[in-house]
Amino acid sequence: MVEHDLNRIFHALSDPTRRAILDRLAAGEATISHLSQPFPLSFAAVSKHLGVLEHAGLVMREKRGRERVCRINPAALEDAHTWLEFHEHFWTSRLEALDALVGASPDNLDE
Amino acid sequence: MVEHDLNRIFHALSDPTRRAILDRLAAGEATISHLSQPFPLSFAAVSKHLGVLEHAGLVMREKRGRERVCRINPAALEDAHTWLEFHEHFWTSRLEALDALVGASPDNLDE
DNA sequence: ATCATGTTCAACCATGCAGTTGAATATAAC
DNA sequence: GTTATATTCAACTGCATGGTTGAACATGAT
Repeated sequence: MVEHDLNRIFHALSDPTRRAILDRLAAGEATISHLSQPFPLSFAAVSKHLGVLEHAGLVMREKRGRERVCRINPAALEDAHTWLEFHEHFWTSRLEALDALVGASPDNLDE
Repeated sequence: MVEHDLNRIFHALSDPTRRAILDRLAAGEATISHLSQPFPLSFAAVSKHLGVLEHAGLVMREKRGRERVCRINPAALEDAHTWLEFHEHFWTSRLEALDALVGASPDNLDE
């Protein structure tokens, strides 16, 4: 897993339309026109979003006849998942250690 | 957890500088000038990055004297983590079900 | 061959973002 | 009060992004 992979994956996931597309693809493969249907967007816009998702490795497009079928690639999520899981645990244990050290309640920094 | 929270969190995580800042903050709280030191960036740039991180709920800034001390907030990661974990499991089991149905190997869609 | 369909590509526009610099603000030190 | 320090704010630049539209391309249908 390299730096720019995470950049692309997190960036791809930061857009609600793209997350909705992923949700939709989780129900099974679909063509682009089929995918763009529920969105108030042009066809080309959805195609671009799919480009972003594909570039991040989250979906795969297969040319089948004159249409292009998209399917999800869960493996790419693992990179992001691994990063998050590690950091969440790491940060939490770090902070707990600090709290124990200081003997302060964890919320004394809220504004 | 709401839509725009995820937008902000994923967007905040999509930048390598911001992830590096988070990594650094995991080692303990730090002031902004201290944080900006290792980066080839202006002070203001790092301050902006911290603004993004704060807006996403990932860090908290506390005014302490004339300096501003930043500390990490692991709780905000949970939203993203939850999203990812759910989808990863969901997608994977979905695809395994489809593969079993079709009886095809999982990589017959690679280009 | 022609036509319709699914998709991409290119050009364009508006907006947002990462970066800069310099001025402004707040607080500590003298 | 003056000066130095830590930070923000505002204005600006350059570039990426998300959106549009219309032309181009590939393929299936007639």
